[in-house]
This record gives sequence, structure tokens and C-alpha cells, in this order.
Amino acid sequence: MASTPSETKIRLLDAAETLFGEFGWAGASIREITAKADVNLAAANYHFGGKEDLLLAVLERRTSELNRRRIERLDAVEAGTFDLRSVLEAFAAPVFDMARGERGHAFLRLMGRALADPDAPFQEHVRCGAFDDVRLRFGSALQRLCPELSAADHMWRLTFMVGAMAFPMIHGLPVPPEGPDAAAPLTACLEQLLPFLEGGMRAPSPTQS
Amino acid sequence: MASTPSETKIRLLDAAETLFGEFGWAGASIREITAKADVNLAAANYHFGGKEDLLLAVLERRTSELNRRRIERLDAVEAGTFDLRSVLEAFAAPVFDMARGERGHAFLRLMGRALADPDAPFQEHVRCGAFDDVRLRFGSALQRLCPELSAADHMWRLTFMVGAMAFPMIHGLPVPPEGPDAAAPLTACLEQLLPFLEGGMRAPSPTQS
DNA sequence: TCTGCGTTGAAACGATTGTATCAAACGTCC
DNA sequence: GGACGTTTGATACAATCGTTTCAACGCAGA
Repeated sequence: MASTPSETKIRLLDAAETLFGEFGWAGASIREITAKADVNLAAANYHFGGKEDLLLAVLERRTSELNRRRIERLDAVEAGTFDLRSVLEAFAAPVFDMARGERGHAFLRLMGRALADPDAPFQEHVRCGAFDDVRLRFGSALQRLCPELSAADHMWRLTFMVGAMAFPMIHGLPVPPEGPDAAAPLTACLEQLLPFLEGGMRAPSPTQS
Repeated sequence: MASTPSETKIRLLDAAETLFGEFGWAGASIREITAKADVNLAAANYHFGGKEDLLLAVLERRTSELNRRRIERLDAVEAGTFDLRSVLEAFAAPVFDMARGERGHAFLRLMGRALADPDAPFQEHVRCGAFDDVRLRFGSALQRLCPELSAADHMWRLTFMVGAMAFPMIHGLPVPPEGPDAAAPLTACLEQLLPFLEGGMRAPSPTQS
């Protein structure tokens, strides 16, 4: 029993990440996943217990790392220049950082699904504490930075911000270029996203018109 | 042969709208849909030809009306006070208007899926011209209202705006209250959304920092 | 070398999927 | 009233689903 996941487990997680991200919860089958991973059909149930637990493991593998980085960056921001732009960057940048490299496209799609897809297993993961720390910490930070907004205002704007970020993740970034700088769309998306979010957050509250 | 859709057809469209919106393309089955519609299993294939054509019919029924209203409102705005807020309202308000009433919840979910769900049949509908007019007209209007933004800037911001709007649609609006004003969350969401979008659109372009 | 445990391979389970078939029932027009 | 095209109902089809089973395999420790 190795504490590091076996080769089979990793191959399963990778294949599941790709196919769940591509076709969703009901659209990706255990058979397709195990075939893509080039492992036996029974391996999915043997190592993870079932389809749902496989998806949860796939999500957990990414969101734990993602949210860890977010909190880390927020800590740094709160210790230094505590302004709106930096907080938003601490929230959004880790997504695009982790999307660099080999499996970046699949990662983005899966995270987009995790946020936007209302299918039961995705939301089960989101609602079961995986994002609670992030929500609390960033919610508190934003409330301090935009004190003129009510609690309801903040709830709505957080929703809008997550939606604005999730949308390009789900639909894929435009024309991933070959060659030396394949991550150019990622930095472009982040650079475009941040001023948009900041402008949205700085807008006056609709309740006090 | 009546030009108005038969009772069976309407019941099928309603049930399909609810279940496709709830469980997505692969998650909703013809059997569940026909059972919910209280029609025979074969009716779906008889009236619509197949599962995919049923979904496309469901989408078409709503998006044609929705986008018609959008263009209508944009026409009025362009003939009158042509400002950013009014254009954004012409884009967003018809969604929440149509979400009022009996089947509003299912309508919102379905439209949210149509925008955000990357599953093939949904995107097939979106990409096959259903939104082309809206995209062209509103894109042109926004470009005139925010001339300091580049074409790439506008493309990104349109993406972010649609994402911010689609997100609450997919996940449902908070606590739909019983009683006289069950549509209160709809007006609240729209009132919250518009200043957020306007703030995002008015943000400076990231390319000319 | 033998034993034992963790893992894999191949096959099968029952349930559910989308679709096709065909006879019965329906309303409409001659 | 009877024939006809349209719609429905019940059933069957092949394919695929998630899951289970069990024998075979690999490799540690004794």
C-alpha cells in the first residue's frame, strides 16, 4: 500500500477528469473512462467504489489544491497592499495558473462544470464544504473593501463574479495557439476578467438609488 | 392537422423543458419525459423525430420569443435614449420577464443550460444561428457605446456578461417566496445584475494600462 | 519455495437507454 | 355510415449503462 496513488489510479483520475469535463456527469460512462485510461473496467469500482465517488475524487484532487492556493494568495494580500484588485486576483489567478501545462484544458473544463453544472454530483461536491473556506475568507475580505454594499448586494455580486469567471472556463478559451506560448489565452482571459470584475464590484448598490 | 400544436406536443415540450433543464441532455430520458407529460413513449419520436430534435424544439420555442423581445427592446432603446444601461436592460430584462408565471423556473433553468452547458445539443442550438441576430445587434450597440474598448475587449466582456447572467439562471434564484409576489427574486436579480454589468463594461481596457 | 494479499482480466448481471414496429382507436370528410 | 389519414398504446429490439463476480496474476514476507 503506497501512500502515493498508483499508476492505475492516476490514469483513471486523468481520464475521468477529461471525460466528466467534456460530457458531464451522465454523459461520461465508466466504460469510456476506463477505456481512455487503458485500465480494466472493474478498476474504477475497485479503486474508487463507484462512479460518483470517482467524480468526487477527481474534483477533490483539483479543488483542494486550487483553494489552497487561493487562501495562500489572500493571506499574502491581506498582509500587504489590501485592495480590491489584489483580492480579485487572489481569487481568479490560481485557476488560470493551474490551467497551464499538459492537462490544463481538461482542468478548466472540469472546474467550470464544478461551478456551473447543476447536476447533482457536482453540486454535492461544491456544497459539501469544498469551497466553504474560500467563500468565507473572500466574502469577508470583499465586505471590508466594499462596505457600502449590503450583505445581499455582496451575495449577488459574488454569484455574478463566479459566473463571469466560470463561463470562459466551460466553453474553452479562444484558439489555443501552438508553439512557445500556448498559455497566452489564459493570461489574456485573466487580464480581461480582472478589470471587468473590479468594475462590477465598484458599481453603486441598486438598493440605494 | 392544426397549425397550433396539439395538446400532446405541448405537454411533451413542457415536460422536456423541465427535465432537460433539471438533468441536462444525457440525464433526462425520453421515458421520464413522456411519463411526466403523461403521454405514450412513442409520442416523442412520432411528433419530434427523436430525442435531439425534441430538445431543439424545446429550445427553439423559448429562444425565438426571448430574442424577439430583446431585439424589440433594443429597437426602442436605439430610437430613444441610447445609453449603456438601457442596452444592457434590453438584453437582460426579457429573460426575467419571461421567467414570470407558472413555468418560469423551468424556463430559467433551460435558458441557463442553453447558455452554459457545453453538451453538444445545447451548443448546436446556440451556434446554429439562434442567437446571431442578438449577438450582432447588441455587439454593435455596445461597441458604439464603449468605443474606447477594442474588438477583443468587447468579445471578452460579452462573454463575461453572459456568464454573470447565466449563473443565477442555472442555479436557481434564492428562496422563491409563496404568495402575492412570487416574482420578487426575479426583479431583485435583474436590479442587482444591471449595475454589475454596467460597472464591468465601463471598466478601462486592460490593453491600454 | 511457499503463502498470502493486493490488483487485474474477462465475463456476466439486471436495469435502462433511444428507437422501431404494428395494431387499435380516433376524428374527419365523402 | 363507412373509408381514410392521423394519433395513440403496448411491446420489442439491440445497445449500453453501473455494478458484481471470481479466477488468474504479481509480488511482497516467511
